[in-house]
Amino acid sequence: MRGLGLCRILIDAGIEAPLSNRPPVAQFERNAAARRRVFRAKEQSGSVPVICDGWATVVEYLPSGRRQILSFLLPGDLVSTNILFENRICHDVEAVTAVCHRTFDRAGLWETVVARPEVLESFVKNCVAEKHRHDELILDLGRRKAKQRIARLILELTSRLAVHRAVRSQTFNFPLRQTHVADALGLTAPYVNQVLKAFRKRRLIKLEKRSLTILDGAKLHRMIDE
Amino acid sequence: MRGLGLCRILIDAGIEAPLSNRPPVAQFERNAAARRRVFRAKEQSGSVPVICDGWATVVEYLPSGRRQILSFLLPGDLVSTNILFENRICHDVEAVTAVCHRTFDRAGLWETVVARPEVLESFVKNCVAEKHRHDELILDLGRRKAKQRIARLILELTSRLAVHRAVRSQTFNFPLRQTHVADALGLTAPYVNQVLKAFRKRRLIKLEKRSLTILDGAKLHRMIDE
DNA sequence: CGGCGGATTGAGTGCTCTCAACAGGAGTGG
DNA sequence: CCACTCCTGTTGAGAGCACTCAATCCGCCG
Repeated sequence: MRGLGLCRILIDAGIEAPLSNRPPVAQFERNAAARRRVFRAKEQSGSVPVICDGWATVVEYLPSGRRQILSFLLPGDLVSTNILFENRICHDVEAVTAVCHRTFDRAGLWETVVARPEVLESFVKNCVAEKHRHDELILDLGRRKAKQRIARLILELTSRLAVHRAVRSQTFNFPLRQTHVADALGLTAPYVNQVLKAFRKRRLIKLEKRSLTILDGAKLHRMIDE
Repeated sequence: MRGLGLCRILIDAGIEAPLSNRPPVAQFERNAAARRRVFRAKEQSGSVPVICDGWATVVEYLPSGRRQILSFLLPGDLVSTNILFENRICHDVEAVTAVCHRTFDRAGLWETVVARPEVLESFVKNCVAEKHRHDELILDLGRRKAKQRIARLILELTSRLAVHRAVRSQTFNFPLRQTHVADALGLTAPYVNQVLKAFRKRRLIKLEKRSLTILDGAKLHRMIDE
């Protein structure tokens, strides 16, 4: 599935300044294999990366080696909304599946955002949505139980994918490993496994061969606020 | 202590459009008593609130009644950086101490931010800092132990207050109750108490009569990455 | 077939919570 | 000025959610 949303808009706006003197558009895209690091956190970078295809994570490692996933990046997502304001990438980005991405020039992007109302609106929506997701994540980590966090993650991903028409009859491609879920929700893989097992037994979801089906979305929803 | 930073800049910029036809500047400020709700999350609001004096929290309640503090607001802080993009307040704001605040008109604020480079820079810095704090909070909640979270909170507040010259020889006014600390860090008040007791016994901090002194900042720092 | 990444499972542990009860201080009304 | 109440801090016993640390298994791929 190709990325829609902001990515499409930006590409349509044709703002790839730093690379635009090179010939074919296709070359602007880069690929990263599954499980590889796509970007390394670094100082100074004039580029704004966008995921065109595949799933990725924004991650941070503690000195102890523990990993926390700050957010999942789906096709069309800006790596970080803040990147428009900062001239550096703050966190590593790791591919979940094979990932296709491209980078935009920040200065050019900023001009476009300010100049074109439809791009600005799209960008602002993006900002707000990302902030909202982070707030909910804080609620999850701070005050919700493991099964509530997992239920919410599933529903959140569903609704994000639905925007991209990637959900058919409550079923969608689910490339996350249990370690991804664990590291995103402040849990451990074995415990995630246990909860997912319970979800399956209670016929809330079906999850096999990287395909997730929501069998009882209503019950999942109710579960969040128990 | 009066608020500096963004608040000062905004006031100096004189952008209080919706109220500017009323006579004395002092009237633009509102007060809220300690422990009271300052703002309620609501749809549609053209105003951008700023804390001029006192401490407040941005909070969210779960249906179960559990509370999560999303951030602490110190003098000079915008209630939410996102508020410039959204036309509503997303979360309740509760006063910790008595709070003095004022509201700016979003449209006017936006114009000023775009028009004045120094205001834009200040705003961008604010955005980035807030994002960074939220990322760290997610790391805390997801992957750090209670004592590490508390150590980090103390150090973070210290450095934020230091900007306002509110720290004298490692000592500053600390109005937070243990329930605030607990609800901010995903813990419970009795457990926070236990950890603070340990901190005191190990001579890391001194905390009495709403006054906090950092006795061994180096050790607190080291503790975070254990 | 061997090896790797990942899923599953289990036993044992511990960090943190829940639920109390109680104490002290600060304000408040009588 | 005292009784009273509301907060807040403190402390303890007991419980449980989730972790740690394995071991094992499975599917896939070279």
